Amino acid sequence: MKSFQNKVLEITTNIPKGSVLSYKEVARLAGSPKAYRAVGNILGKNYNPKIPCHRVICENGKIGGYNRGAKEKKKVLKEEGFNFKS
DNA sequence: CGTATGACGTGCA
DNA sequence: GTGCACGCCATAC
Repeated sequence: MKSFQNKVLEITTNIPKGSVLSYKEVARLAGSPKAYRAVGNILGKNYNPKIPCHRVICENGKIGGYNRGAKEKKKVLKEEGFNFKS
């Protein structure tokens, strides 16, 4: 089962600590630069705690959202040393 | 197969 | 700078 979803999740899982990728970047790495929509859709519906989805942010530097609350996402990113826009 | 949804992105007024 | 509309792709029903 190597679907686009699996790629996105795998890529997200491989994001090193302190680094963040935009939805568009993840989509590009997954093989479809224009599938950033699908990336958001997948991560949004994905509740797997093993996936550091908080390291995937908007292209404009915004958080966008988080399955556990954008607040947590901001907190985690800040803890990892990545300061983003409020 | 067609429609609806979503944590987006870009363009234009 | 802000707000609205459209487009794009994958998944669910």
